[in-house]
Amino acid sequence: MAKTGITLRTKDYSQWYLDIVDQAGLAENSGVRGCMVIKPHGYAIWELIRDAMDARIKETGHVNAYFPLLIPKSYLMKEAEHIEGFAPEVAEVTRAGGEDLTETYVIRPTSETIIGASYAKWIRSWRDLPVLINQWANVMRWEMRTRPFLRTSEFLWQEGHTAHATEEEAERETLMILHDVYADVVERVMAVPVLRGRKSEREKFAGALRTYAIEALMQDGKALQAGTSHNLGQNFARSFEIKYTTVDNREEYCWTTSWGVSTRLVGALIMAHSDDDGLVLPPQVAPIQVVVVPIFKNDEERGSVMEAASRITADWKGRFRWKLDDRDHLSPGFKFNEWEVKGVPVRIEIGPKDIAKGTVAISRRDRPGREGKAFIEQAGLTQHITELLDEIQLSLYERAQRFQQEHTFEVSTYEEFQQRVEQGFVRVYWDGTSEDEDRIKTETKATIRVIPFETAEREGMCFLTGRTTKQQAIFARSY
RNA sequence: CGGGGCGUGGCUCAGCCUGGUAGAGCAUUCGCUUUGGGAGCGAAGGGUCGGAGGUUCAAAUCCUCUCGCCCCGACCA
Repeated sequence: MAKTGITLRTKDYSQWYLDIVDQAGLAENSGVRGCMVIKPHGYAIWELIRDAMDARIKETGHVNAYFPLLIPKSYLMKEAEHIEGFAPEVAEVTRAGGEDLTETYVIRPTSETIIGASYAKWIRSWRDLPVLINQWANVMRWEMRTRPFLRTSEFLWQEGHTAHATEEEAERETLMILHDVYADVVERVMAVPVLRGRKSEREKFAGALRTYAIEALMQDGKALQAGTSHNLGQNFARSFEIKYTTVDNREEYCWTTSWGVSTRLVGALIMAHSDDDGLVLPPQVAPIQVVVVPIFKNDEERGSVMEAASRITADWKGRFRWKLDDRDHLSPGFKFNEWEVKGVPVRIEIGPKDIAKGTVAISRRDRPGREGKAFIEQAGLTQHITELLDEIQLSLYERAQRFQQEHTFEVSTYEEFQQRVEQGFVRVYWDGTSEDEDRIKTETKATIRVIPFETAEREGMCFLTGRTTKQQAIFARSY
């Protein structure tokens, strides 16, 4: 039945992903190594995710601004751990205007340093705090191996950068972003369930005090870091002299945070919901939510079908993102397949038989084939679609959540661990060191994805060291 | 940076081993017939075979060098 050129997930998951990106028209490789062209359909999805994030970021009190693409290399050098973490992957600009530059610039891999330099100028008093700024930007990290959306040398993202008077306030900000912005948008808008927690020392951001993350589980059992939020402590404040005067006239360093989500979210979306027939999109991030395919044999039928189509869609404007596919050189069957590959949640077919009966055929993308197809009355169609879109959104989330639950395992021995970690998240009691974590990575390719916020109610034995602890960790192989 | 593979119309590839006038399918354009799950027939346009050098009467094909891309391993949102 599926005559697509899409590789089956069971055969080669990685190739399946590339096929979806290609055939759904999301992105393609460019003339620059590791950099993709995001095509209109892929970009439209990103815009919906971006707009949802942007709205939430603003609702939580932040404002947008913009800082330069180029950063003086000397800025990057100021924070020791930071430069150590990023040095291998920065691209440098050494020549411009036909001459060698006196100061080398780097293309931003992230903007803590140049934003820190501004904050040092802007902040004087406790009255200036907090500073709550976000920017939407492109960044570049020279990656060795890239995959569309999941890891590209240049990617689009937002990076929030805030400065606070106290550690508690910075910590509250860091966690608020993780829960109320990132987890909330990813789960409710993208219908992708996530785990939340803290990163291990080994996995935290270069220069941060603590890093928190949301992690999603893909259909192949590998985890994907979907967003990170860092409490930077006073590290960057010390490096960039971001200081303020307290109420009682003391000079103090600020506490700063940074947090980001990127076009990688599009990759998460693809891998969380799609199937062997193509992309599957939750309605809230579907550029086209409803497509209408008219069916007719001759000009006479064409006239009445198109008239009926415009009648049933008359009150759709402002309610759905929809399209009438009136291309007349393509067969209905071709159109069905095309819109399925592109992930459109709901398809309406309307033809002579429907006009005679006052019905339309309606199909839902999340339930392929006959199961998801029904014939319903034209009367009340708009209301029906509105409800169906909500139902699809919820159903996709629940399906992904069920998958995550069924692929999360609690184990107590290293032997069980090695077997289960190939299938999904593995929750263990954990009292190991960074060296232990390295060893596990070497032996199993798995790393700590998050250390959950909630500790276990009772003590348990670390699956590796045998020591007693209340701390748990979630391991998985990851993208 | 190691290991493997590939460069031939827009796309996917055959042809290369064994040198002799560049091919197919898809796509495109036009015409007619079609349209409820990827339509059919007919016609047309389109390639200095990644690049450079060499061998030869003759190179997509053999030799040397070079460039680029993809895939697999060590870094990462």
